[in-house]
Amino acid sequence: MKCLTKSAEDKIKEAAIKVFLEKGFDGTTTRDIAKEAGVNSALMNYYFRSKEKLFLAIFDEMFQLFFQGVLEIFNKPDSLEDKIIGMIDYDFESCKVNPDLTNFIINELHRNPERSIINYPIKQLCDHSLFAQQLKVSIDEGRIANVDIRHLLLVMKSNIQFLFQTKIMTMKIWNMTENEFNVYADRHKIIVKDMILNYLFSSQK
Amino acid sequence: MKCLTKSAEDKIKEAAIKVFLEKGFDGTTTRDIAKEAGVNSALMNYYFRSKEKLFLAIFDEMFQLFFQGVLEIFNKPDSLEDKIIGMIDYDFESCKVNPDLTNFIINELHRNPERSIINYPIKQLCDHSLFAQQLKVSIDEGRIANVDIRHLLLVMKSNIQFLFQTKIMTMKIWNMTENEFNVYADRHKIIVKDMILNYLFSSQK
DNA sequence: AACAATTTTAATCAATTGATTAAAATTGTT
DNA sequence: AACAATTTTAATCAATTGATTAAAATTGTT
Repeated sequence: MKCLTKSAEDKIKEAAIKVFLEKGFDGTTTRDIAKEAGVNSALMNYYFRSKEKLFLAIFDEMFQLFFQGVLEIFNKPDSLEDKIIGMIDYDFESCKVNPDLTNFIINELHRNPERSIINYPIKQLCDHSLFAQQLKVSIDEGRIANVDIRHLLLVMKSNIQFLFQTKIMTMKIWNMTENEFNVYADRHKIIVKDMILNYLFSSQK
Repeated sequence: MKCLTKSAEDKIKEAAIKVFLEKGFDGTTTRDIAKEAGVNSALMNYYFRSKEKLFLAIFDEMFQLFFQGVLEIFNKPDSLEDKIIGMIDYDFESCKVNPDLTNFIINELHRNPERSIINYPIKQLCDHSLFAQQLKVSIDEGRIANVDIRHLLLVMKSNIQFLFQTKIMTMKIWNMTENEFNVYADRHKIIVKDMILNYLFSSQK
Protein backbone atom coordinates (compact mmCIF):
# COMPACT_ATOMS: atom_id res chain seq x y z
CA MET A 1 0.00 0.00 0.00
CA LYS A 2 2.75 2.41 -0.93
CA CYS A 3 0.74 4.25 -3.54
CA LEU A 4 -2.31 6.40 -3.00
CA THR A 5 -4.45 4.71 -5.63
CA LYS A 6 -5.05 1.03 -5.15
CA SER A 7 -4.03 -1.24 -8.01
CA ALA A 8 -6.75 -3.04 -9.92
CA GLU A 9 -5.48 -6.32 -8.55
CA ASP A 10 -5.94 -5.11 -4.98
CA LYS A 11 -9.35 -3.67 -5.75
CA ILE A 12 -10.46 -7.01 -7.18
CA LYS A 13 -9.12 -8.92 -4.21
CA GLU A 14 -10.81 -6.63 -1.72
CA ALA A 15 -14.06 -6.80 -3.65
CA ALA A 16 -13.76 -10.58 -3.80
CA ILE A 17 -13.36 -10.77 -0.03
CA LYS A 18 -16.43 -8.63 0.46
CA VAL A 19 -18.68 -10.39 -2.04
CA PHE A 20 -17.51 -13.95 -1.38
CA LEU A 21 -18.04 -13.48 2.37
CA GLU A 22 -21.49 -12.04 1.80
CA LYS A 23 -22.81 -14.43 -0.82
CA GLY A 24 -20.54 -17.46 -0.70
CA PHE A 25 -18.76 -19.01 -3.66
CA ASP A 26 -21.93 -20.33 -5.30
CA GLY A 27 -23.91 -17.14 -4.77
CA THR A 28 -21.20 -14.91 -6.20
CA THR A 29 -20.83 -14.08 -9.88
CA THR A 30 -17.61 -12.77 -11.34
CA ARG A 31 -19.61 -9.76 -12.51
CA ASP A 32 -20.62 -9.06 -8.88
CA ILE A 33 -16.97 -8.85 -7.96
CA ALA A 34 -16.01 -6.70 -10.94
CA LYS A 35 -18.86 -4.32 -10.19
CA GLU A 36 -17.94 -4.09 -6.51
CA ALA A 37 -14.32 -3.44 -7.48
CA GLY A 38 -15.34 -0.93 -10.14
CA VAL A 39 -13.28 -2.56 -12.86
CA ASN A 40 -13.96 -4.20 -16.18
CA SER A 41 -15.14 -7.74 -15.69
CA ALA A 42 -12.40 -9.20 -17.87
CA LEU A 43 -9.77 -7.92 -15.46
CA MET A 44 -10.67 -10.58 -12.93
CA ASN A 45 -9.51 -13.25 -15.35
CA TYR A 46 -6.49 -11.21 -16.41
CA TYR A 47 -5.17 -11.11 -12.83
CA PHE A 48 -6.51 -14.29 -11.29
CA ARG A 49 -7.25 -16.56 -14.29
CA SER A 50 -10.54 -17.90 -12.88
CA LYS A 51 -13.22 -17.46 -10.25
CA GLU A 52 -11.87 -20.48 -8.39
CA LYS A 53 -8.28 -19.19 -8.37
CA LEU A 54 -9.49 -15.85 -7.05
CA PHE A 55 -11.36 -17.70 -4.33
CA LEU A 56 -8.24 -19.63 -3.40
CA ALA A 57 -6.32 -16.36 -3.24
CA ILE A 58 -8.55 -15.12 -0.45
CA PHE A 59 -9.69 -18.25 1.38
CA ASP A 60 -6.54 -19.05 3.30
CA GLU A 61 -6.25 -15.42 4.33
CA MET A 62 -9.80 -15.50 5.70
CA PHE A 63 -9.10 -18.77 7.47
CA GLN A 64 -6.15 -17.17 9.20
CA LEU A 65 -8.35 -14.24 10.20
CA PHE A 66 -10.80 -16.70 11.71
CA PHE A 67 -8.12 -17.88 14.13
CA GLN A 68 -6.36 -14.57 14.59
CA GLY A 69 -7.67 -13.96 18.11
CA VAL A 70 -6.49 -17.28 19.39
CA LEU A 71 -3.13 -17.00 17.67
CA GLU A 72 -2.39 -13.47 18.84
CA ILE A 73 -3.06 -14.31 22.46
CA PHE A 74 -1.34 -17.71 22.55
CA ASN A 75 2.11 -16.42 23.40
CA LYS A 76 1.35 -13.31 25.42
CA PRO A 77 2.81 -13.17 28.93
CA ASP A 78 -0.62 -13.33 30.58
CA SER A 79 -2.02 -15.92 32.93
CA LEU A 80 -4.07 -18.81 31.61
CA GLU A 81 -7.25 -17.31 32.98
CA ASP A 82 -6.57 -13.91 31.41
CA LYS A 83 -5.83 -15.55 28.08
CA ILE A 84 -9.10 -17.44 28.09
CA ILE A 85 -10.97 -14.25 28.89
CA GLY A 86 -8.95 -12.42 26.24
CA MET A 87 -9.70 -14.98 23.55
CA ILE A 88 -13.40 -14.88 24.27
CA ASP A 89 -13.41 -11.09 24.18
CA TYR A 90 -11.41 -11.04 20.97
CA ASP A 91 -13.70 -13.50 19.19
CA PHE A 92 -16.72 -11.61 20.44
CA GLU A 93 -15.51 -8.32 18.99
CA SER A 94 -14.36 -9.99 15.76
CA CYS A 95 -17.81 -11.40 15.20
CA LYS A 96 -19.25 -7.92 15.48
CA VAL A 97 -16.74 -6.40 13.07
CA ASN A 98 -16.85 -9.27 10.60
CA PRO A 99 -20.27 -10.90 10.91
CA ASP A 100 -19.95 -13.01 7.75
CA LEU A 101 -16.59 -14.61 8.46
CA THR A 102 -17.56 -17.61 10.59
CA ASN A 103 -20.34 -18.61 8.29
CA PHE A 104 -18.15 -18.20 5.23
CA ILE A 105 -15.35 -20.41 6.53
CA ILE A 106 -17.62 -23.14 7.83
CA ASN A 107 -19.88 -23.13 4.81
CA GLU A 108 -17.14 -23.19 2.19
CA LEU A 109 -15.28 -25.96 3.99
CA HIS A 110 -18.55 -27.82 4.22
CA ARG A 111 -19.63 -27.25 0.63
CA ASN A 112 -16.34 -27.93 -1.06
CA PRO A 113 -13.60 -29.33 1.18
CA GLU A 114 -11.31 -29.99 -1.79
CA ARG A 115 -11.46 -26.41 -3.00
CA SER A 116 -11.08 -24.83 0.40
CA ILE A 117 -7.46 -25.63 1.09
CA ILE A 118 -5.96 -24.70 4.44
CA ASN A 119 -2.27 -23.94 4.44
CA TYR A 120 -2.12 -22.27 7.80
CA PRO A 121 -0.37 -24.49 10.38
CA ILE A 122 -2.77 -24.04 13.29
CA LYS A 123 -1.77 -27.30 14.93
CA GLN A 124 1.94 -26.49 15.08
CA LEU A 125 1.34 -22.95 16.32
CA CYS A 126 -1.00 -24.33 18.93
CA ASP A 127 1.16 -27.22 20.13
CA HIS A 128 4.20 -24.99 20.55
CA SER A 129 2.37 -22.12 22.17
CA LEU A 130 2.93 -20.78 25.65
CA PHE A 131 -0.79 -21.30 26.14
CA ALA A 132 -0.49 -25.05 25.58
CA GLN A 133 2.41 -25.15 27.99
CA GLN A 134 0.53 -23.18 30.65
CA LEU A 135 -2.43 -25.49 30.27
CA LYS A 136 -0.27 -28.59 30.69
CA VAL A 137 1.43 -27.26 33.80
CA SER A 138 -1.86 -26.24 35.37
CA ILE A 139 -3.32 -29.67 34.75
CA ASP A 140 -0.23 -31.47 36.03
CA GLU A 141 -0.30 -29.40 39.18
CA GLY A 142 -3.97 -30.25 39.63
CA ARG A 143 -5.04 -26.62 39.55
CA ILE A 144 -7.55 -27.04 36.74
CA ALA A 145 -9.70 -29.79 35.26
CA ASN A 146 -7.93 -32.17 32.91
CA VAL A 147 -9.09 -30.98 29.53
CA ASP A 148 -7.29 -31.27 26.21
CA ILE A 149 -6.46 -27.98 24.50
CA ARG A 150 -8.57 -28.94 21.48
CA HIS A 151 -11.68 -29.25 23.62
CA LEU A 152 -10.96 -26.03 25.45
CA LEU A 153 -10.48 -24.05 22.25
CA LEU A 154 -13.60 -25.56 20.75
CA VAL A 155 -15.72 -24.69 23.77
CA MET A 156 -14.56 -21.08 23.63
CA LYS A 157 -15.13 -20.79 19.89
CA SER A 158 -18.45 -22.66 19.87
CA ASN A 159 -20.13 -20.48 22.41
CA ILE A 160 -19.15 -17.18 20.85
CA GLN A 161 -19.23 -18.01 17.14
CA PHE A 162 -22.55 -19.83 17.33
CA LEU A 163 -24.08 -16.95 19.25
CA PHE A 164 -23.41 -14.66 16.29
CA GLN A 165 -23.96 -17.26 13.61
CA THR A 166 -27.51 -17.65 14.82
CA LYS A 167 -28.10 -13.93 15.35
CA ILE A 168 -30.81 -13.62 12.71
CA MET A 169 -32.48 -16.82 13.85
CA THR A 170 -32.38 -15.67 17.46
CA MET A 171 -33.85 -12.29 16.62
CA LYS A 172 -36.63 -13.94 14.61
CA ILE A 173 -37.45 -16.59 17.20
CA TRP A 174 -37.46 -14.40 20.29
CA ASN A 175 -38.71 -11.27 18.56
CA MET A 176 -35.66 -9.18 19.33
CA THR A 177 -34.56 -5.82 18.03
CA GLU A 178 -30.91 -5.18 17.19
CA ASN A 179 -30.44 -3.51 20.56
CA GLU A 180 -32.10 -6.30 22.45
CA PHE A 181 -29.82 -8.76 20.71
CA ASN A 182 -26.76 -6.81 21.77
CA VAL A 183 -27.87 -6.89 25.39
CA TYR A 184 -28.55 -10.60 25.02
CA ALA A 185 -25.13 -11.18 23.48
CA ASP A 186 -23.34 -9.25 26.22
CA ARG A 187 -25.14 -11.26 28.87
CA HIS A 188 -24.35 -14.47 27.03
CA LYS A 189 -20.66 -13.65 26.95
CA ILE A 190 -20.64 -13.27 30.73
CA ILE A 191 -22.39 -16.61 31.16
CA VAL A 192 -19.99 -18.35 28.81
CA LYS A 193 -16.95 -16.93 30.58
CA ASP A 194 -18.33 -17.93 33.97
CA MET A 195 -19.24 -21.35 32.75
CA ILE A 196 -15.86 -22.12 31.21
CA LEU A 197 -13.77 -20.69 34.02
CA ASN A 198 -15.99 -22.33 36.57
CA TYR A 199 -15.57 -25.68 34.83
CA LEU A 200 -11.81 -25.35 34.60
CA PHE A 201 -10.94 -23.82 37.93
CA SER A 202 -13.48 -25.06 40.44
CA SER A 203 -14.30 -28.61 39.50
CA GLN A 204 -11.28 -30.87 39.89
CA LYS A 205 -12.34 -34.35 38.96
CA MET B 1 -47.49 -42.55 2.41
CA LYS B 2 -50.47 -44.78 1.85
CA CYS B 3 -49.39 -46.00 -1.57
CA LEU B 4 -46.40 -48.18 -2.37
CA THR B 5 -45.05 -45.99 -5.14
CA LYS B 6 -44.25 -42.47 -4.15
CA SER B 7 -45.91 -39.69 -6.08
CA ALA B 8 -43.77 -37.47 -8.27
CA GLU B 9 -44.54 -34.57 -5.98
CA ASP B 10 -43.16 -36.46 -2.98
CA LYS B 11 -40.14 -37.61 -4.92
CA ILE B 12 -39.37 -34.03 -5.91
CA LYS B 13 -39.78 -32.79 -2.37
CA GLU B 14 -37.54 -35.49 -0.96
CA ALA B 15 -34.95 -34.85 -3.63
CA ALA B 16 -35.16 -31.12 -2.93
CA ILE B 17 -34.51 -31.73 0.76
CA LYS B 18 -31.50 -33.82 -0.05
CA VAL B 19 -29.97 -31.53 -2.67
CA PHE B 20 -30.79 -28.21 -1.00
CA LEU B 21 -29.28 -29.43 2.28
CA GLU B 22 -26.18 -30.61 0.51
CA LYS B 23 -25.55 -27.71 -1.83
CA GLY B 24 -27.61 -24.83 -0.47
CA PHE B 25 -30.08 -22.76 -2.47
CA ASP B 26 -27.44 -21.05 -4.61
CA GLY B 27 -25.48 -24.22 -5.28
CA THR B 28 -28.52 -26.19 -6.34
CA THR B 29 -29.91 -26.27 -9.87
CA THR B 30 -33.45 -27.34 -10.63
CA ARG B 31 -31.95 -30.01 -12.88
CA ASP B 32 -30.00 -31.38 -9.89
CA ILE B 33 -33.26 -31.89 -8.06
CA ALA B 34 -35.06 -33.42 -11.03
CA LYS B 35 -32.18 -35.82 -11.59
CA GLU B 36 -32.07 -36.81 -7.92
CA ALA B 37 -35.84 -37.36 -7.97
CA GLY B 38 -35.63 -39.26 -11.24
CA VAL B 39 -38.30 -37.18 -12.92
CA ASN B 40 -38.51 -34.89 -15.91
CA SER B 41 -37.13 -31.49 -15.06
CA ALA B 42 -40.34 -29.70 -16.06
CA LEU B 43 -42.25 -31.50 -13.32
CA MET B 44 -40.63 -29.37 -10.66
CA ASN B 45 -42.32 -26.31 -12.09
CA TYR B 46 -45.56 -28.17 -12.64
CA TYR B 47 -45.88 -29.02 -8.96
CA PHE B 48 -44.06 -26.17 -7.24
CA ARG B 49 -44.10 -23.33 -9.79
CA SER B 50 -40.55 -22.20 -9.10
CA LYS B 51 -37.26 -23.08 -7.44
CA GLU B 52 -37.95 -20.56 -4.71
CA LYS B 53 -41.43 -21.92 -3.97
CA LEU B 54 -40.00 -25.43 -3.74
CA PHE B 55 -37.42 -24.12 -1.33
CA LEU B 56 -40.11 -22.50 0.80
CA ALA B 57 -42.00 -25.79 0.81
CA ILE B 58 -39.13 -27.53 2.57
CA PHE B 59 -37.45 -24.80 4.62
CA ASP B 60 -39.94 -24.52 7.44
CA GLU B 61 -40.02 -28.29 7.72
CA MET B 62 -36.25 -28.37 8.07
CA PHE B 63 -36.35 -25.57 10.59
CA GLN B 64 -38.75 -27.59 12.68
CA LEU B 65 -36.45 -30.59 12.42
CA PHE B 66 -33.61 -28.42 13.69
CA PHE B 67 -35.50 -27.86 16.94
CA GLN B 68 -37.15 -31.26 17.17
CA GLY B 69 -34.96 -32.54 19.97
CA VAL B 70 -35.67 -29.58 22.19
CA LEU B 71 -39.37 -29.61 21.41
CA GLU B 72 -39.85 -33.31 21.99
CA ILE B 73 -38.21 -33.22 25.39
CA PHE B 74 -39.75 -29.96 26.63
CA ASN B 75 -42.86 -31.51 28.11
CA LYS B 76 -41.68 -34.94 29.16
CA PRO B 77 -42.15 -35.84 32.83
CA ASP B 78 -38.39 -35.95 33.47
CA SER B 79 -36.31 -33.86 35.85
CA LEU B 80 -34.62 -30.69 34.65
CA GLU B 81 -31.24 -32.35 34.75
CA ASP B 82 -32.43 -35.37 32.77
CA LYS B 83 -33.98 -33.10 30.16
CA ILE B 84 -30.78 -31.15 29.68
CA ILE B 85 -28.87 -34.38 29.26
CA GLY B 86 -31.58 -35.67 26.95
CA MET B 87 -31.51 -32.59 24.74
CA ILE B 88 -27.76 -32.75 24.40
CA ASP B 89 -27.89 -36.43 23.52
CA TYR B 90 -30.69 -35.88 21.02
CA ASP B 91 -28.89 -33.04 19.25
CA PHE B 92 -25.70 -35.06 19.22
CA GLU B 93 -27.36 -38.00 17.49
CA SER B 94 -29.29 -35.74 15.12
CA CYS B 95 -26.08 -34.15 13.94
CA LYS B 96 -24.72 -37.58 13.09
CA VAL B 97 -27.85 -38.62 11.19
CA ASN B 98 -28.31 -35.29 9.43
CA PRO B 99 -24.89 -33.68 9.15
CA ASP B 100 -25.99 -30.96 6.71
CA LEU B 101 -28.99 -29.64 8.62
CA THR B 102 -27.38 -27.11 10.97
CA ASN B 103 -25.31 -25.58 8.25
CA PHE B 104 -28.26 -25.41 5.90
CA ILE B 105 -30.54 -23.60 8.35
CA ILE B 106 -27.92 -21.14 9.51
CA ASN B 107 -26.59 -20.45 6.06
CA GLU B 108 -29.92 -19.92 4.34
CA LEU B 109 -31.14 -17.64 7.12
CA HIS B 110 -27.88 -15.78 6.82
CA ARG B 111 -27.83 -15.56 3.05
CA ASN B 112 -31.43 -14.63 2.49
CA PRO B 113 -33.42 -13.83 5.62
CA GLU B 114 -36.42 -12.65 3.60
CA ARG B 115 -36.71 -15.88 1.67
CA SER B 116 -36.19 -18.15 4.66
CA ILE B 117 -39.46 -17.62 6.45
CA ILE B 118 -40.02 -19.25 9.81
CA ASN B 119 -43.60 -20.13 10.65
CA TYR B 120 -42.86 -22.43 13.52
CA PRO B 121 -43.80 -20.87 16.87
CA ILE B 122 -40.70 -21.83 18.85
CA LYS B 123 -41.13 -19.00 21.35
CA GLN B 124 -44.68 -19.94 22.31
CA LEU B 125 -43.87 -23.63 22.59
CA CYS B 126 -40.87 -22.75 24.69
CA ASP B 127 -42.53 -20.24 27.00
CA HIS B 128 -45.41 -22.59 27.77
CA SER B 129 -43.30 -25.69 28.20
CA LEU B 130 -42.93 -27.72 31.35
CA PHE B 131 -39.20 -27.22 30.91
CA ALA B 132 -39.54 -23.44 31.23
CA GLN B 133 -41.67 -23.92 34.31
CA GLN B 134 -39.21 -26.35 35.90
CA LEU B 135 -36.39 -23.93 35.21
CA LYS B 136 -38.25 -21.05 36.83
CA VAL B 137 -39.11 -23.06 39.95
CA SER B 138 -35.54 -24.28 40.32
CA ILE B 139 -34.19 -20.76 40.03
CA ASP B 140 -36.76 -19.34 42.46
CA GLU B 141 -35.89 -22.03 44.97
CA GLY B 142 -32.22 -21.19 44.56
CA ARG B 143 -31.33 -24.68 43.44
CA ILE B 144 -29.65 -23.59 40.21
CA ALA B 145 -27.90 -20.53 38.82
CA ASN B 146 -30.19 -17.77 37.59
CA VAL B 147 -30.00 -18.21 33.84
CA ASP B 148 -32.63 -17.29 31.28
CA ILE B 149 -33.99 -20.18 29.20
CA ARG B 150 -32.77 -18.54 26.00
CA HIS B 151 -29.18 -18.61 27.22
CA LEU B 152 -29.46 -22.16 28.47
CA LEU B 153 -30.87 -23.44 25.19
CA LEU B 154 -28.22 -21.57 23.24
CA VAL B 155 -25.39 -22.97 25.31
CA MET B 156 -26.65 -26.50 24.75
CA LYS B 157 -27.11 -26.01 21.02
CA SER B 158 -23.87 -24.06 20.49
CA ASN B 159 -21.63 -26.68 21.95
CA ILE B 160 -23.11 -29.61 20.07
CA GLN B 161 -24.01 -28.03 16.74
CA PHE B 162 -20.72 -26.19 16.39
CA LEU B 163 -18.80 -29.36 17.17
CA PHE B 164 -20.31 -31.02 14.10
CA GLN B 165 -20.44 -27.89 11.97
CA THR B 166 -16.67 -27.68 12.23
CA LYS B 167 -16.08 -31.40 11.79
CA ILE B 168 -14.20 -31.08 8.51
CA MET B 169 -12.20 -28.12 9.79
CA THR B 170 -11.33 -30.00 12.97
CA MET B 171 -10.24 -33.08 11.07
CA LYS B 172 -8.07 -30.99 8.77
CA ILE B 173 -6.50 -28.91 11.52
CA TRP B 174 -5.72 -31.68 13.98
CA ASN B 175 -5.06 -34.37 11.37
CA MET B 176 -7.84 -36.66 12.50
CA THR B 177 -9.36 -39.71 10.87
CA GLU B 178 -13.11 -40.26 10.95
CA ASN B 179 -12.71 -42.62 13.90
CA GLU B 180 -10.51 -40.22 15.81
CA PHE B 181 -13.10 -37.50 15.30
CA ASN B 182 -15.82 -39.73 16.72
CA VAL B 183 -13.76 -40.37 19.84
CA TYR B 184 -13.10 -36.64 20.07
CA ALA B 185 -16.80 -35.85 19.68
CA ASP B 186 -17.84 -38.37 22.34
CA ARG B 187 -15.32 -36.91 24.76
CA HIS B 188 -16.48 -33.40 23.92
CA LYS B 189 -20.08 -34.30 24.68
CA ILE B 190 -19.09 -35.45 28.14
CA ILE B 191 -17.19 -32.22 28.78
CA VAL B 192 -20.10 -30.10 27.58
CA LYS B 193 -22.58 -31.95 29.78
CA ASP B 194 -20.29 -31.64 32.79
CA MET B 195 -19.66 -27.99 32.10
CA ILE B 196 -23.31 -27.02 31.73
CA LEU B 197 -24.61 -29.06 34.66
CA ASN B 198 -21.73 -27.91 36.79
CA TYR B 199 -22.50 -24.29 35.95
CA LEU B 200 -26.18 -24.69 36.69
CA PHE B 201 -26.17 -26.89 39.74
CA SER B 202 -23.00 -26.15 41.64
CA SER B 203 -22.34 -22.47 41.32
CA GLN B 204 -25.10 -20.45 42.93
CA LYS B 205 -24.24 -16.83 42.45
C1' DA C 1 9.91 10.87 -29.36
C1' DA C 2 9.77 5.95 -30.43
C1' DC C 3 8.91 1.67 -29.05
C1' DA C 4 7.78 -2.45 -26.34
C1' DA C 5 5.44 -4.19 -22.41
C1' DT C 6 1.66 -3.97 -19.61
C1' DT C 7 -3.04 -2.96 -18.51
C1' DT C 8 -7.79 -2.12 -19.74
C1' DT C 9 -11.76 -2.32 -22.65
C1' DA C 10 -15.81 -3.76 -25.54
C1' DA C 11 -17.50 -7.47 -27.87
C1' DT C 12 -18.37 -12.00 -27.95
C1' DC C 13 -18.47 -17.15 -26.86
C1' DA C 14 -20.41 -21.58 -25.43
C1' DA C 15 -22.49 -23.61 -21.52
C1' DT C 16 -25.73 -23.46 -18.00
C1' DT C 17 -29.74 -21.79 -15.78
C1' DG C 18 -34.84 -21.31 -14.36
C1' DA C 19 -38.78 -21.55 -16.71
C1' DT C 20 -42.44 -22.29 -20.46
C1' DT C 21 -44.88 -24.56 -24.10
C1' DA C 22 -47.48 -27.76 -26.73
C1' DA C 23 -48.04 -32.33 -27.43
C1' DA C 24 -48.17 -37.00 -25.62
C1' DA C 25 -49.30 -40.29 -22.13
C1' DT C 26 -51.82 -41.71 -18.28
C1' DT C 27 -55.58 -41.75 -15.10
C1' DG C 28 -60.28 -41.49 -13.43
C1' DT C 29 -65.30 -41.12 -14.38
C1' DT C 30 -69.50 -42.04 -16.70
C1' DA D 1 -65.57 -47.70 -24.59
C1' DA D 2 -65.55 -42.66 -24.68
C1' DC D 3 -64.20 -38.73 -22.82
C1' DA D 4 -62.26 -35.18 -19.79
C1' DA D 5 -58.87 -34.17 -16.39
C1' DT D 6 -54.48 -34.86 -14.85
C1' DT D 7 -49.70 -35.96 -15.32
C1' DT D 8 -45.48 -36.41 -17.94
C1' DT D 9 -42.46 -35.53 -21.74
C1' DA D 10 -39.31 -33.43 -25.26
C1' DA D 11 -38.21 -29.27 -27.19
C1' DT D 12 -37.27 -24.79 -26.60
C1' DC D 13 -36.75 -19.95 -24.56
C1' DA D 14 -34.34 -15.84 -22.89
C1' DA D 15 -31.21 -14.57 -19.37
C1' DT D 16 -27.15 -15.34 -16.97
C1' DT D 17 -22.76 -17.29 -16.30
C1' DG D 18 -17.47 -17.88 -16.45
C1' DA D 19 -14.29 -17.10 -19.69
C1' DT D 20 -11.77 -15.54 -24.07
C1' DT D 21 -10.37 -12.53 -27.73
C1' DA D 22 -8.50 -8.82 -30.28
C1' DA D 23 -8.04 -4.16 -30.18
C1' DA D 24 -7.31 0.06 -27.60
C1' DA D 25 -5.19 2.63 -23.99
C1' DT D 26 -1.66 3.34 -20.79
C1' DT D 27 2.84 2.88 -18.81
C1' DG D 28 7.78 2.44 -18.61
C1' DT D 29 12.33 2.42 -20.93
C1' DT D 30 15.74 3.89 -24.13
